[in-house]
Amino acid sequence: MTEPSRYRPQEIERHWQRQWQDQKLTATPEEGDGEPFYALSMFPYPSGSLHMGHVRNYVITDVVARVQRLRGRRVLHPMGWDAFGLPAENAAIERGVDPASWTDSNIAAMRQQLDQLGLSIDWERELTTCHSDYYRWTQWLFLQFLEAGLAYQKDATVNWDPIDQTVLANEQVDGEGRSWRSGALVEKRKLRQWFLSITSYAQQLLDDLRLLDGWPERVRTMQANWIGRSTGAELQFTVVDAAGHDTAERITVFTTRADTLFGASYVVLAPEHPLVESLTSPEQQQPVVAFCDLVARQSEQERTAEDRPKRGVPIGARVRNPANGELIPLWIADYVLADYGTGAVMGVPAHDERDFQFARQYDLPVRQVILPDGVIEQSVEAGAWTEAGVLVHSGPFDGLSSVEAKQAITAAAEAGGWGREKVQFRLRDWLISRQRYWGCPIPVIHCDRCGVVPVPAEQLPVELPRDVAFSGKGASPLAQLENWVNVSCPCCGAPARRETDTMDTFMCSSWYYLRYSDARNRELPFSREAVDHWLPVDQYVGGIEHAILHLLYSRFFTKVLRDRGLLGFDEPFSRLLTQGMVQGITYRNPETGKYIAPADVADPSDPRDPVTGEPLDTFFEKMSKSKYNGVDPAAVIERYGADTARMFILFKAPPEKDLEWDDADVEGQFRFLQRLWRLVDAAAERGLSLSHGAGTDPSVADALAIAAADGGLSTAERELRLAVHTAITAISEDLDGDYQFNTAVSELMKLSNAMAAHLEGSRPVFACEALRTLLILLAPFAPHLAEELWLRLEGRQPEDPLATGSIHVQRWPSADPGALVRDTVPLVIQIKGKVRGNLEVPADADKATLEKLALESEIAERWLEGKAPSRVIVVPGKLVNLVP
RNA sequence: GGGGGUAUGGCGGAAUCGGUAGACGCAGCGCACUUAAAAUGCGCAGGCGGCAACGCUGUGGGGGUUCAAGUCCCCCUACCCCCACCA
Repeated sequence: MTEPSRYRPQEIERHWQRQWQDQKLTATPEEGDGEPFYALSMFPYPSGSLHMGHVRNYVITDVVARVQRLRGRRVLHPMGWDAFGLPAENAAIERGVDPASWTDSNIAAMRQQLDQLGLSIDWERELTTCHSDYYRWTQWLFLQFLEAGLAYQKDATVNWDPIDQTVLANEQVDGEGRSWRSGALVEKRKLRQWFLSITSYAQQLLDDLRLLDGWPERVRTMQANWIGRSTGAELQFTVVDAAGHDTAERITVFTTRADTLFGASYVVLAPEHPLVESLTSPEQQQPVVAFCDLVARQSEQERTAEDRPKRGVPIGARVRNPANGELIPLWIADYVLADYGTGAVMGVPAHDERDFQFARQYDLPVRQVILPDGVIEQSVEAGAWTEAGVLVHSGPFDGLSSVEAKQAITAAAEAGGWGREKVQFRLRDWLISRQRYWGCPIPVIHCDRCGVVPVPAEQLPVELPRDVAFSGKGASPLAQLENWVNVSCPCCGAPARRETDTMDTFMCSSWYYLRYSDARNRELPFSREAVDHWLPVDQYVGGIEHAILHLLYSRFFTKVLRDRGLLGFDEPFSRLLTQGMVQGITYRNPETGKYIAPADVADPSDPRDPVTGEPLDTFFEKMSKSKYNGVDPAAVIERYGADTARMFILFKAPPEKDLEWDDADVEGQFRFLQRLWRLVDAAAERGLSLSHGAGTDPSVADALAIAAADGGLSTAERELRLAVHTAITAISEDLDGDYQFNTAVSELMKLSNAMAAHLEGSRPVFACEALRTLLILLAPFAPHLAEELWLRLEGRQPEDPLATGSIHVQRWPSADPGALVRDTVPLVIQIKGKVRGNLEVPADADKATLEKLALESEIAERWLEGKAPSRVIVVPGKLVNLVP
């Protein structure tokens, strides 16, 4: 008897990873049978080290890719690097390293860690956004936007990050007014900036959310809210002079409550409104200027405070209410946003909370024009009535409902030339300018004579200059490179200046999924043929943090490129899976607030501060360095192997939920893989091999026929086949679109448990069917172990011509309905809806038989006490409910 | 303030169209193996009562529909996420 072998993942994983690469098992089949399938993970920023969030993301996508391969699809499963961005530049500033080399060495380090996970990635299509063979096409695409009139420059009040010395998009500023990267309090500045006109596509981006039924509802709702469509009216208030005579100037306000127009007691502009300066009266000059300064200096924190007061000043002008001719004052206030609607609103204190507060503050009149339906009188002392109702004090519109009045007043405005219906979006145009070095240069040249001139396509890429000095202060390093900045105009040849802004890195990531379809194309970013062949992405996997920005921008790109004829589909990602985050066990001293590393906690069942001995709070939280709760993937792989890490991550929680990393559970997962190893090893020892049921051996079908003629299957065989084919059915369902990897893994465990019980009592052909099936079902989850056991079970030398080859080129099994059929099934007996027992009944019994069996059962006798039930419900295959 | 989501044993989580709640695993307990421990194997396990058969109870709380509710409807509570002075 030979010594049983032991499962040593470290010995087999590296071996198979090399084999798969050498045999090009993960190469993308451009041609051949099978429909294309595109599995994509959100590509990482090359920070230099892989964290558990990455691991979870890529393992999920890898399982999807591997399952689809086994099902005969031609799979594209690529990977790349979102490689522009601030950390590289910060490293340059702090340590004087070259951002390009820093990034490349990080990529090399992460690539090595990725390889240890056994991911079936086609590295032939790897792309790196900071390499010029990629970003030349980012520039090329920018020029497409420019040509389409969708890229433009304008002066804008921008978010200025005083630490990173750069402009941030609204989306990169958090709720407290801090930079998403540096954490600095953001200030305001006015600069000439490049924008992409995403608002031109607002309606389409909203409408087409309906097409995305493979996306989580949550993400679709978030995008819809972000786009924020609202229907209302633009109404014009005529500015009057000191004597009350109309001037030519008009103030246009946007409102969703045209029905409240007669209740307007003032009109208020954003402090940044362009007409503020010209309309301010001489007397009000000083307070208005002072107020605008105050607002400009106001920190984001002050402006977003919970109970922020509304402040404003009158500018000394009046406007005429177009509905009733009344003259009302013009104010400016900090609660009016300059970049939404028209930057001006009518103040209706009786029917808007904010206006009400403002009116209270400055003693402005509160005029009630809407009463709740059926109410004759209502006090306006307590607050604004903001619901719909019936109009009063509104001249000809009295008695109309809010809904009717909105239409009627808007129609009157249109007829009278003082307003119109208006659809307003919350979505703002996308500010893409960054005053940074480490980004994709915007390929335009500024010429005094010709204006903005695009760099001719044949001159792309505009390469980022190397050997740049980084001071970390002031303007972008690019602006200081005279040789680079000064060029001649491509149009007229006169001296001109390069644009020194680079693009928001979201530009680079808005089209990378297209490039993978044709990653080595030197003529175009991608050919129409390749992109239409592989896209849309069948399954996209990534973090929920990209629910709005990256996914919205990518959808926008796709629609613009479709309209330019570069591709032939409407949406880039058919299905989206947003995986939950990975949390680590976290200890905190509730007295001091200090976080304690798990390694310093002596007894996890009674965690105490290693210094003070105080008891600690224990909880799970997103892994982060500052909380010492991170788990290093490399350490886990070294100890347990990639297969255990993969299985654990998939089993521990459903993919979209947060996952609590627990060492004890990892240990348990490792034990399961060891059990599988022993199970197959013992089978091989007994002489079982994949040759049973294959080649000249009778097939499973033959064996079933032989057995049928010879007294049928043994109990063990029936149980075994039932378990095998139940597992096939269940796991196939779990992996069919709505991914439930956790239950799929548990089905593998059930199958393995059943095999441990029934393998020995079964004939080799059936035992072998079970082993073969188990390994193929396991292969997407634990690819190395499955491959190794597959080889051992072949019972042949690898060079033998009959060898069946890699497990990863096998076909996914299909369930044999015959194996799922049972002679008898348990029937639940309920009395008045309560379960009172079980009855083993023939599986094919009809309703009448089931009723008869139930009524004759001991259970019925005992609970009905001889009385006939008043009602009997029979659910074949499930239960009989007897109601006395 | 608006929108979305979640709530099931000690823990992570299962449960198709309303049909045996707690699959699978972790932790725990018992037994076997061992000089012992580890490892491994077998078994127990929602709660309460009972020696047991068994009974009662049980999916955040309250009501409802139904022969039957974790699942459907109404109300409430707690927590999480996104947006937020968007007129």
